[in-house]
Amino acid sequence: MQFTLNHTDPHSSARAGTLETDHGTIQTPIFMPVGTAGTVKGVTQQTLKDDTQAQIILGNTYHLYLRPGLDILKQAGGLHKFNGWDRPLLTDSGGYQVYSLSHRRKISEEGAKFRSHIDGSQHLFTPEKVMDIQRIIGADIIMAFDECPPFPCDFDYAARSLSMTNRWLDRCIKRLEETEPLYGHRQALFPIVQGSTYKDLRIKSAEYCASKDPLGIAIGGLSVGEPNEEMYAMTEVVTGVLPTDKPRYLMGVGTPANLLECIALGVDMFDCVLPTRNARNGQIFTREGIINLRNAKWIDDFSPLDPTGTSFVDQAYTKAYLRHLVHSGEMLGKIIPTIHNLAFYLELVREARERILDGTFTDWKNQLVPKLSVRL
RNA sequence: GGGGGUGCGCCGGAGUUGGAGAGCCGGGGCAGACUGUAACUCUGUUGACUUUGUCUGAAUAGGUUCGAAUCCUAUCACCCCCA
Repeated sequence: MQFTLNHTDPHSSARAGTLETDHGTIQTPIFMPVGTAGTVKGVTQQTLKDDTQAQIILGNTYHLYLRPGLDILKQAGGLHKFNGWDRPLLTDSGGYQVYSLSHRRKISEEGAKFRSHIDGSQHLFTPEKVMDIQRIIGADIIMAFDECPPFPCDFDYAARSLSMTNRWLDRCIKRLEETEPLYGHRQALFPIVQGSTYKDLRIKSAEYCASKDPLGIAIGGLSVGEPNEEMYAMTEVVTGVLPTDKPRYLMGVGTPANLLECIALGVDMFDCVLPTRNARNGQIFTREGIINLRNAKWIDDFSPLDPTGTSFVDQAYTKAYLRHLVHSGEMLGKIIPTIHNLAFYLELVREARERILDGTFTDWKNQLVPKLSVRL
């Protein structure tokens, strides 16, 4: 895997880059749709490519390990073959499930013991085990196994958690050195910066991750309930320390405004369930603001779903029709908003890249951000 | 035409067998939430008003009773059976 920095914005820390993998090239900044169970919910691979212009999608180690399980994934020849996505893939390590399934897991130095959310069975995730699973899934980018501490989190806990995450990182790296990719393409391990909302911990963590000379570095443990300002502050602290020649991946972020602000702080890669989950719950993001399609006000609004949108769904369907589909519980009432939101996110980062390249990013961003969170 | 039965809040259901009803469940409606997906999920709300509370309210109108959604009478609506 190779990252090339194409341009840096003179008025901010925003960067345009190119990330080459064995499954194709990713132009950054990029948003990566989340496909936890090996599918971006509600959309086919064809639609992801053609209509949303997705360049890379995510899968999740914990979910895929539980179902369909390692035997099937191995028999299939890895996730690319299994789900028919021939572009780059990234798998999260299950570190986030350490956070979101906190009531059904127990953490120790060895790893995290989980109770399956599907059948209650018990499983031990160690850094070594997680690397082995990600070898079998076969994503192009794989994540270190980390602890994502909750917010708020006292300093002592954050510090202890961070040092364990660091030791887990060493074990991940060691395991990868001892094993080979299974399907003939390379896999890059991204370590994850933690440290909660403590500046000095964040700096130490970023330096530690950078010292391993990885192909890319992730920023984790943010967007877990802290105020936006705190998230931006921590992101800025970390990107200020990270090497400029490696891609930075801010995990789990965020709203359209979050993306633009964090691009300005030097982040190259994002993933978030917001565009897909909120789409299924009737919410779409546009350049004018946020639309809740369930609201009564759209009942007779026969204007296009998003007049400025670039996806075919934006012109082909009206707000009134979408409101009808949502209220009727129709499948398309979830699919169409999902296509719209993903296309919107990807168009947003595409224009951000163009603006960085032609030097107009900061003005453009500052003008757009206030509009993005307006409730329509 | 005769006989029987049932009627409450946007809808459906439960329940109330003379003693505390703005009250249970589901749906629908209205709104809110959602950030490395236990999420086609979750939360609030859904008679009126001058809202720490007050008022109206069990098809409609009367009656009996200390007290009526409950008993009686009439009317209306719907359902079933007979002709």
